[in-house]
Amino acid sequence: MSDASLARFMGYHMKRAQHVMISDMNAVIQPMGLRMITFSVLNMVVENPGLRQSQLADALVIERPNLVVILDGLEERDLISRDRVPTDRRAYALNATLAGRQLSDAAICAIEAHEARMLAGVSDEDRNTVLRVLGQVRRTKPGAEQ
Amino acid sequence: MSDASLARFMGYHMKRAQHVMISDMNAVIQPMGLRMITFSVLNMVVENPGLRQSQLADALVIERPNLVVILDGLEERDLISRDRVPTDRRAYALNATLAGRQLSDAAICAIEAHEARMLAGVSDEDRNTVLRVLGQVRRTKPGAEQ
DNA sequence: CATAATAGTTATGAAGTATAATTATTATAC
DNA sequence: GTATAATAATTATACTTCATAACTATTATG
Repeated sequence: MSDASLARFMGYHMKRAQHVMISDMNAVIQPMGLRMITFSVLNMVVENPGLRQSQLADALVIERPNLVVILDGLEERDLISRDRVPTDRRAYALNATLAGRQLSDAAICAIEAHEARMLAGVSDEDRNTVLRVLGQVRRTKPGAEQ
Repeated sequence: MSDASLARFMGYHMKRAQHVMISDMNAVIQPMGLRMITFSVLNMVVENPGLRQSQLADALVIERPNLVVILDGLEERDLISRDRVPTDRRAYALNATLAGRQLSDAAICAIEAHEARMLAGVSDEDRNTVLRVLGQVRRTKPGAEQ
């Protein structure tokens, strides 16, 4: 049995590599109570204090309603807070707590180890090539950001 | 606002590129009544006549129960047939019909155009580098095939 | 022959993703 | 300056994708 025909397509290889990547990644941060998406949200809040929910949803390309429940979970665990914005009382400014920053740092550390495992032996040059090509694919999207 | 911290991770770029790739791909084959997964299944049956369902599920890393409904759809449209195996009456040999082979060929053609658009200007060398790295990631999985 | 294993199926549930509608607030148009 | 439209967040909901357990029929093993 052969998948030679499918294997001609980059999309096939991306899908399969992605599956391995994401399940290993999730296994790595699951002990911290995080998933890929919740880590991404937490990390963005840590790195961008005062961010609005709609900005964050746009940046990570997730639907606002779905972000709400993710933030609910993070707020419930006191990893972030939703602070009223004086100048616009419709919006919330998102900020990470100390625990949130610490958990984000711990997760980053674990994810770095996970990536090192996935990409062991890949030269910096090859890594950059992959990043460049992935970036190009991403920018192919008509209404894509940046 | 910055995603610089997330952007250090290959997994982040893979996820985002994959999202663009798969939605464009699905848009391209949707007029033929196919999705990424149904195309993959159809193409594997075309390329590997007589394949068993469990072999196919293993090859594409999809759960057998999920494959059943995909095959139901393809069989309903007379793109494939499930033929009894004389030597093992539990199993079915999967075979593509003429219509199935034709649709698979048409889809391949459309997907080639889609990939050319996604990867326009990427050199063969860079393309091979990406394939090699993705392949390595895939083989990282403990119980991974080949 | 009894038991275990396998192929396929059914039913079901969890996770991820998308849409419509609602409330509260702010911006715009007449 | 009030009516209308737009925006931020939320709620409810549904659809797709993906995973697990249990069942039937058949074959292999002890």
